[in-house]
Amino acid sequence: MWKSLGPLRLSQWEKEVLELWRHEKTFEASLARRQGAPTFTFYEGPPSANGKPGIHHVFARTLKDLVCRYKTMRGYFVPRRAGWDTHGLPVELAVEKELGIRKSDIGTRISIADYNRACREAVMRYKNAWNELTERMGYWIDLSNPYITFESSYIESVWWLLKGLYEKGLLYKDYTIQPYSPAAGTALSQHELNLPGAYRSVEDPSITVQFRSQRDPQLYFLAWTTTPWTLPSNAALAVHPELDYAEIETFQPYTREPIRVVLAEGAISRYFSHEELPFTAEAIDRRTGKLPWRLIRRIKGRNIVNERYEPLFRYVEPKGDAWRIIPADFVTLEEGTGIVHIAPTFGADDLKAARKHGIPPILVQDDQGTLTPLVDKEGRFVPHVTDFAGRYVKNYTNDPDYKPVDEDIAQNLRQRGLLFRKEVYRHNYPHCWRTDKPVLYYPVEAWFIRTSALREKLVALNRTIEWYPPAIGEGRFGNWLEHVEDWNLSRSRFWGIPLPIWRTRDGKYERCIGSFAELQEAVEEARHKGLMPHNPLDRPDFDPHRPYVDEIILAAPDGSPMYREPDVIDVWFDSGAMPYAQQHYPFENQGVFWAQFPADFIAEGIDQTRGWFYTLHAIAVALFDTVAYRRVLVNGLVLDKEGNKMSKRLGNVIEPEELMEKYGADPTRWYLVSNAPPWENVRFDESRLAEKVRTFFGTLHNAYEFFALYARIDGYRPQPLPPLESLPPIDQWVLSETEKLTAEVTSAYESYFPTQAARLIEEFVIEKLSNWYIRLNRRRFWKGEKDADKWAAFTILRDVLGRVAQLMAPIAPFYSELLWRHLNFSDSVHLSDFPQENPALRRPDLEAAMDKVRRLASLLHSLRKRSGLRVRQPLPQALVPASYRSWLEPLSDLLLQELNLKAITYLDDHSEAVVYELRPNYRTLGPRLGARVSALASYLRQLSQKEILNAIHQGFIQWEGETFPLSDLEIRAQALAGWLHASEGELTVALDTRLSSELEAEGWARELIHCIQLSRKEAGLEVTDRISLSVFLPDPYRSALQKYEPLIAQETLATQIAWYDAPPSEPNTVFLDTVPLHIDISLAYEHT
RNA sequence: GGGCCUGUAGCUCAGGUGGUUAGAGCGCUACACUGAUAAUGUAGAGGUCCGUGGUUCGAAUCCACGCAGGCCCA
Repeated sequence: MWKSLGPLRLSQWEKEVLELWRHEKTFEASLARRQGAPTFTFYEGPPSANGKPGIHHVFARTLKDLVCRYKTMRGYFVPRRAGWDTHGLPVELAVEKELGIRKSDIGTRISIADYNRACREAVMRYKNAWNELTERMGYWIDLSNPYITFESSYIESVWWLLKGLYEKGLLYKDYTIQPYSPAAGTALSQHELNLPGAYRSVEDPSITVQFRSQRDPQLYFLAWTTTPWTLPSNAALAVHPELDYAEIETFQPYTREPIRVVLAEGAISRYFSHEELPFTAEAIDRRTGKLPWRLIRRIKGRNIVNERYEPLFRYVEPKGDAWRIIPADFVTLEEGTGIVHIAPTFGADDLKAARKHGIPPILVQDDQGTLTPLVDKEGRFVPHVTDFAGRYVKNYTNDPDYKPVDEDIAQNLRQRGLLFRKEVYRHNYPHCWRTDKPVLYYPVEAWFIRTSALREKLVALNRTIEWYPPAIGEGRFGNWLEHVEDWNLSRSRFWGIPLPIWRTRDGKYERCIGSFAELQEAVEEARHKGLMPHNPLDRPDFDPHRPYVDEIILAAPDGSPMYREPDVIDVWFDSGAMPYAQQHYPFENQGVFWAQFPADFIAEGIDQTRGWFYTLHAIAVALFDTVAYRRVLVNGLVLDKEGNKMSKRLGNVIEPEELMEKYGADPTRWYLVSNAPPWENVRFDESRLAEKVRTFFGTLHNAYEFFALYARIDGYRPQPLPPLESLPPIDQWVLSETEKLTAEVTSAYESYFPTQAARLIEEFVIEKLSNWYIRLNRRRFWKGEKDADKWAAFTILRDVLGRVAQLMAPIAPFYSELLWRHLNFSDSVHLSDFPQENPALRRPDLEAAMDKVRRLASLLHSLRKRSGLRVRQPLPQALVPASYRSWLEPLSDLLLQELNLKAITYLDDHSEAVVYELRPNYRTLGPRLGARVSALASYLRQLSQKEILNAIHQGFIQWEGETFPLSDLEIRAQALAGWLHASEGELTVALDTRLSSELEAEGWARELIHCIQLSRKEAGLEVTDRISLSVFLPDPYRSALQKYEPLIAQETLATQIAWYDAPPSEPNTVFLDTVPLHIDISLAYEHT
């Protein structure tokens, strides 16, 4: 019992604890114990195991784990099931890279079946690393039976959800302009554009071009663009109807020909010099390139609408009324000319405006007869764009010799006198998060979820979710929901859940399938109609992935074949479907599902706001008219200590495994939790983690070792707490503080603020338990008598340490477990019930009094320091105002002992020594007196001590004809005249430093004891070893110390003391005051 | 350009509902303590509480406008 653990080796102990948990199946037991109890449902957001886990995962998982552990200890049944997110672009791109293929090779150089097989294998590549980390960090979750998004049952549930949406009319097909990555060969979701780092500052050519008016060949409309490659697709120009435009006379900057141009009046200064400058072609400002000009007329935007112009390029004849000016509200003066070039095939706003005003997109027919835009899906101009056919619009192939086609277009326009200005423009532009290439806005056919129709419900139900912190729910997430657009579900990829929608070629018939059984039946029908040779669903191991599902042809009501829509769905839908699909709802587990839906709690990083938080919410609202989670704790990013994002590129990534190996999982968890509130970014500083080990874990461990050392020596056995009244005040105090801590920590956990819990525990352990309770009670543990007082001290210390173990268990599951078990409490701290505050043990008055005593001790220490008298020298008395007596007297022994004082003297209020100060009570007088309160303050300040004492005795003070009772004032003993004194806040104390010869002698005795202790230590003796002692000390010291011989013997465990009459010949190394002395120590063999 | 968050000592952070002299830990310096000793105590140095206005008797705290940084979106 009370085994010493030796010096702190957390990392090693943690591995032993893991072994213990494995062996004892503690996690399983913690669940089994709560079977039948109320369920606290937690959903694990599935990570993708195709990359290694990082420190930010440890952060999120610590928060998840601690809440689940806490709730378990509070008596809830908290099932926790791991999951894996397995589909999606990251996996596909990694596989492409490995196989050295591009998207266009899939289905040609490699079969889709082989490719998807490779994805399936790749996606679980780091599963072991994840599992190891999960276990090592002490994250308790069921890893043995995870939900996996590629499993058929999971997919079947997703199909069921999709069909639900389809039947509600929430799933539809449309064309829109989507961010599209030619290099990845896929449309990107908004989620993907939202990924950190997607928006980058890049330089593009920005050109201002001249569109020649059809009405007036000398007149040009100036428009500005940063994407010259879209100019061949120009179909219209947009102006703001309410803006003022100007027609002005100027010169073509390259040809110097006089021309007339139209642009917004507010944009003139951007292109033209002051009007006063001479109007000649030579007057071009050399420095700024600005041109001379003359105003011809002003005109409102709405009055230019419907003007027609000549296109810059005429590769295609549009099927409709293109090349005219339309009004649009999004036109601003911020940049450019106030006239906006509209390419409906390459801009979302452009398409919207074009549709509104009947502008046709610029499209051509490809070899298959389908209409396509002027840039193909690889990012190249189609052959119809004769001047630039086959050219990539951006460098999508990493061609080192790539020539920007934008430059050539500008050159082409310049030669034709249509280029007005060319500049370099720096702006933020989205990039494909995997290929690093700029995104193209591209017309794509896609399936959408009509989330915009659910806006109000999404917003209303979100208001019922408890967000930690609330601001994210109201602000970031709430605002997003209020402006939510339809969710583009389609991905033209391979490794994902296939859209279960079949269509005839002409789009006349379509069918959404909601289960395997339904599909099987439909195939059966098609088989009877001769469309399918066999039914693949007849095989029990039917794989619903591509390409197998693509081979299925269904029969339309008119007997024509229906083919599957080729897209797979956005992988975010997979994870958002997790509440249902993990249970294979509704095909199985209906009871379990409803028992665990919605979740009581989820926790993820802030980057999931538009990710998982959204998809969970959207699906639940769309299909179940409810929230998917009731509470969500959001964590911030983990940055490096300079505040930079961790990235492989910067080489500042922290490997969690190394960290836990070096310091342990507990300190890592503790540091992440205690450093800052979860939702703020953590600046990860390894040296602070090391500090946490030393200060908190080190101190706590020292406290345990201290207890264990003496409990072992004395053979202490656990026993019940003695009656409160029998205990000294310091015991009552520490018990009271423990209960207070319990209450406060509980409330911190309850409000999902573990940072506060950790900080409270730290402060208690370091300040209250270690630096005060143990420090002041050391003697009780090692004193000779084994009396009730000693047993009480052991019992209290053990109980308090046990309580600390329980309170910290959710955050630091390992050390708390060790502590708990070594203190011989029950089997596992994690199987214990979370402690509840026992109000019967609370003594708030004592807590407040002790707080003041500690501050007095600190003041007295500073006085000692000022006096130059070391603590070994006893001093006659400390002096305090008499009013302190009520709270100080019961605790005065502590002060006497800590400061080595003989007495505390209470100075009478009438005593001249106490100097009082009066101040207004601002809280009460402030509102009443207003500005006069400061006048009162200065009046009170100049009062004499006599007047103040008078006022105190009378119980009121008069000022400007008004009477103020003492309750309107604050009385402070500010100083103790005539003594060495110190004050802090409302406390004041003085120290009597007069030394009698007796006190001086006692001081010498203490000094000698100190010297002997040093020698003991030097001699390497055990703390329990008895010694025999020989000392040489000259007079008057020796004679003065005679009286203290028993004390010296007792303190140093000397069985006898012999005094040398003359100094031995060996050199002295020890001094008492300044007097050399000599000490010889030898081990005493006869024990007393 | 918009939304949200953050800004307090060299560093990491506390500072309900406005209240008197703004705190802690770490780090630094010095001294002390020594039956927890790779621990502990005391003291010192270190602050334009991001800025500017406003409300108020009184603002780190409330309001407005800025500035800087972060995240997200245009």
